[in-house]
Amino acid sequence: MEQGEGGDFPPKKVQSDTAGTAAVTSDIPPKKLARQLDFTAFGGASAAVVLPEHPQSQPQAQAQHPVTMPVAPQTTHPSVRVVKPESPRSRPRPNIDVKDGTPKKQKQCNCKHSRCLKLYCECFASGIYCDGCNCVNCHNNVENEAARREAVEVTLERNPNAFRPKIASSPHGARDSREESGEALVLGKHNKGCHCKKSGCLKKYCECFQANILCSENCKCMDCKNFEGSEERQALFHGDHANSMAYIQQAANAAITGAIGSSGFGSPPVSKKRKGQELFYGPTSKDPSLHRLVQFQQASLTKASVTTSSLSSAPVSRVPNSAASGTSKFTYRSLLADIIQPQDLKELCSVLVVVSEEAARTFADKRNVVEKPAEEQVETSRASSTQDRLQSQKESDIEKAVADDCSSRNQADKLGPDDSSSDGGDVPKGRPMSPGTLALMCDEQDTMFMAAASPNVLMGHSCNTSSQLPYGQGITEAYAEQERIILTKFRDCLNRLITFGEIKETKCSSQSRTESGGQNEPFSNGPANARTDTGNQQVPVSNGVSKPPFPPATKMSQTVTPAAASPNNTLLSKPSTHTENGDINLKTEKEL
DNA sequence: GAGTTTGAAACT
DNA sequence: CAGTTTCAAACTC
Repeated sequence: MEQGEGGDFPPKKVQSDTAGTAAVTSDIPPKKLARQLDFTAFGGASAAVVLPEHPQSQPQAQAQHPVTMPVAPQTTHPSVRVVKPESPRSRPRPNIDVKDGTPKKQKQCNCKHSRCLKLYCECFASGIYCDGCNCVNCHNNVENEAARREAVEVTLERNPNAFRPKIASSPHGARDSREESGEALVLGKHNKGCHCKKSGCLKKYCECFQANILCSENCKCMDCKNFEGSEERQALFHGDHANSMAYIQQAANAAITGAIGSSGFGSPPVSKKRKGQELFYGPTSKDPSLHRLVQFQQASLTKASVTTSSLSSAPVSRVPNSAASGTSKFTYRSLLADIIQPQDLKELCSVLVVVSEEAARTFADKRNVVEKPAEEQVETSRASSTQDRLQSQKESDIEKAVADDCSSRNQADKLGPDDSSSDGGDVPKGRPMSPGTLALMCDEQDTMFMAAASPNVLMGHSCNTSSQLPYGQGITEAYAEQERIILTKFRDCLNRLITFGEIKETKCSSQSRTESGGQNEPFSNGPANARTDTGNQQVPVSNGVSKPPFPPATKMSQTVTPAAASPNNTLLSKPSTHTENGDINLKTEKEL
């Protein structure tokens, strides 16, 4: 027993799984996270235990985290009947509430007859000592280590996998419990499956539900409603999980603003099971991220109309239909959501490149007459590589932004699997990434970041820019000049965005004030097509004509000059031409 | 907080 | 392996 009888096994209760006890190497216990460190509370008798995270918070961690069960010091007090060691009041543990993602206290068992030496006991099952529990005649403690050990052995004998996690990890990475809110399900599935008969798998009696995962083919439940697309399930989430919705909105907000990126939100609900139930989108839905998005859409856009609970034992997959199912009251829209479009960013990139190109050219002309000493070439190349790195980095960032934007607004287009390599393999061809850029990107696991943006135009310009620059002593200055101009341009653009956002905000607030009486979408901060009426209208141009935020790069290249690129560009136009925040402009101008 | 319901674990 | 009992958590009132 001692050493983990490894092997997978059907985990048991979601909540308590790992059992730990005498030196057992097993996986993580699902339900309780952190008690692991509590062992120190017992006179340090036990070794450090690395337990898996709370299943709910990280359902997938399972099999990957070997757990070293606390090895009881053989100094046990056998038959000591400790009527429950007055466990010190429980200290807050890292458990996380499934619903709102807020930390919650570690659970304490209330065992009365099992002496906390059977899997009935969550603590025991989780492989931790009881601490601060309300159990009676508890033997799951240091004082009864011998008994505990024995119990562990017996348990393992019966089921070698008894202390292993019950929830199988998903191949798609971990996510924290926060994502469990709403309908963002945690990946994974119950190894053994549940056997619910009456709860419809929509109550915590159900281990799957409790773990916030969908029932899978492993389950043998009856009248299961815990499957993707289940109306009951959706109703459950939409109905009384206001907090969850709040969280979802937060997540949405973050996603939209690019704060967390695609991999930062939601766990692709793994839709398994449901006897005969197929994935929502057929073969194409294999992409977990798409799934995730779909699920998220459901969560945020649909307000399930709960029909009768007669539904289904034969669940039918439904394609979320926001039109039919109605929209959620909570429709979050970023103030900039309608202003920034993917193409805008691309165009911005182009403009910046063009500006930089022009700057280089101008600078080169200026210095054309001067010959550069050969020895300075070393310096030059050094500066060049630095600049390259800078540029690559910037471009990479921009590409990322573009990709993010795309992903947040065009979910259907999001096809890149989360785990597809992003290790430079997707890097635009024709331009090797600099070590610095690669280093910066090494953390990016999401391919789409690299694949989405089309580097051709941008890269092409970049290369040209570099090639046009004369190698020589002035090169560094040229780069500095380029950088200055680019940053200035970029700053102007950002200032405009801020302005637009403010305008829109003002507009929205005044609108909501007026409509506060009986509007239907109290939480919506903007119509889906707002771009049309905000983006353009708020982009005052000197001639009074609305124009797209970013003129085509090709045109730009003809008019752009280092001093004032894209004069007609709304977002890129000079600060002075449109300055609701002149102060900011001035300030940043100087800083630059 | 007491009683009931539920389903996993344990037992036969 | 199926059926039953035990158990403790989840749930209801």
